[in-house]
Amino acid sequence: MKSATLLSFTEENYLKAIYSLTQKHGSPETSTSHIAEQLSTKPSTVTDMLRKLADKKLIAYEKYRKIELTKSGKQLAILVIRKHRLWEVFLHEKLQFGWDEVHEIAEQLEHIQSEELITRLERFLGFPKFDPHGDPIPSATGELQAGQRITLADVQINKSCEVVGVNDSSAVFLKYLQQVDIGIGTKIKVLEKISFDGSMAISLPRKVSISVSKKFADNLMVIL
Amino acid sequence: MKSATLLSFTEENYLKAIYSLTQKHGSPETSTSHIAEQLSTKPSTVTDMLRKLADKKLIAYEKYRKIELTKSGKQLAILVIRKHRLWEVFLHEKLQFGWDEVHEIAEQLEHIQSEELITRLERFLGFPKFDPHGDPIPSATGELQAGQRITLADVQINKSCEVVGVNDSSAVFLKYLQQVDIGIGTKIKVLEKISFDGSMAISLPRKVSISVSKKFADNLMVIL
DNA sequence: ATATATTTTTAGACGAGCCTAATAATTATG
DNA sequence: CATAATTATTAGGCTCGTCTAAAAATATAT
Repeated sequence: MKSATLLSFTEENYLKAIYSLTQKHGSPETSTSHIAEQLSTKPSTVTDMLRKLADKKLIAYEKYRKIELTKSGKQLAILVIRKHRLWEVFLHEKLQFGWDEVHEIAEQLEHIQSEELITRLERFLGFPKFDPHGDPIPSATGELQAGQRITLADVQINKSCEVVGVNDSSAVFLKYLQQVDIGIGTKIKVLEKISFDGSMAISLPRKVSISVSKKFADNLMVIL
Repeated sequence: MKSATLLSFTEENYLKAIYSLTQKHGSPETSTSHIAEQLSTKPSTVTDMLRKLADKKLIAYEKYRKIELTKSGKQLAILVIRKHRLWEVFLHEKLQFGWDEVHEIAEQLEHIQSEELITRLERFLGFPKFDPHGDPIPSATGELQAGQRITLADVQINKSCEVVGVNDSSAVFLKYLQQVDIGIGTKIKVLEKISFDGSMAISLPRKVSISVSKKFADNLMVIL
């Protein structure tokens, strides 16, 4: 079943905003004022739209309660993000835009309506898995390849990731992890990469940044 | 000077519609009802917009009078057409859409705002001169390469063109032209091209179609 | 646990684009 | 040239997405 009702530009942006907020803050729920801030609009405006999105069964919402995307709302949000990221790849790889210039234009391109267009664009680009900022590109079925396990060494500068496992389960490595307070679920942000030896500077929650070796980074599995 | 005031999606469509109508009907002027028909909207709606476009000095208009694009209005209309046609080339050449499928998607893409995007897209496509339907692509300065003289042999099937001159001015050729009633300004439509010998079937105004040789087609200069 | 602060919703208004129905201007015709 | 037919404009209303200001609900803090 294709999405029967086409969404407006604005509705798509609300779904995307809600999705981003739930991702950013961990919780699947978010609030009126956060959405307003995200979209540079006013809370009263958001309330109006929330009612509309709830009518269309894209969010679960009752007044004064928290906001959560429904299955179909989440699906649609992810498809918009998929389009956004594929266009970013196009702009960067094919038109040589800097990675910092692509976002603004992709904000417009993401709303072009045509399934076929995105299917063909994806093929044209060689089925990229990440956009120029290192964010993963969801599949056509709207699934974020959740199992995209990569090593810490593969995380781009300035990107955050979450620890999901190790490659090397030797006692020394695990002990070292414990010592620096890294475990499953720990959020890590990559601050710097030294190309000389592959070592990197990373920051941990409520810790000052630390430096880790290439060997360390190669053995820590993370998701973005 | 860049166009200070950005136009809305809708305003751009009105300019484009007015421009197309003036092209189609020869005259630089058009009417409320023609615009309404072109845009599948109602005359009263058009009147509202005409006032707005006149305020912005994009059209010359006084109520109950004919409508004409100003210099800047025409410029903007041509730039929208430029974007439309470049996107059509992209869709056809790079994404392998059929020439009949590209229009609808290009209708959306033509409104993406970014000078730089179009500059780079044009370069990426190798500075094409015609879109997949054979319509010419205006330059970045908004000039329709009016002097795009090509030979009849280069006209695509189903496209119409206008005779502007000859390559071979021998008496025999000119006499032959006179005989089939082709002169400067004659409108010709290409019906068929025989790849075997390069001959083509063409139709002339109020005449049945005739067949002409490759040599003939190579020596007749036309514009699209 | 009650008063205060914060967040959210309602009420009312506005511009952009669109509509229908009624009116006015222009053009065509007898 | 006066009247009929056509075309264009006004008047008033609708939806969408936005706003401000005021009221209501929830959350916080003493």
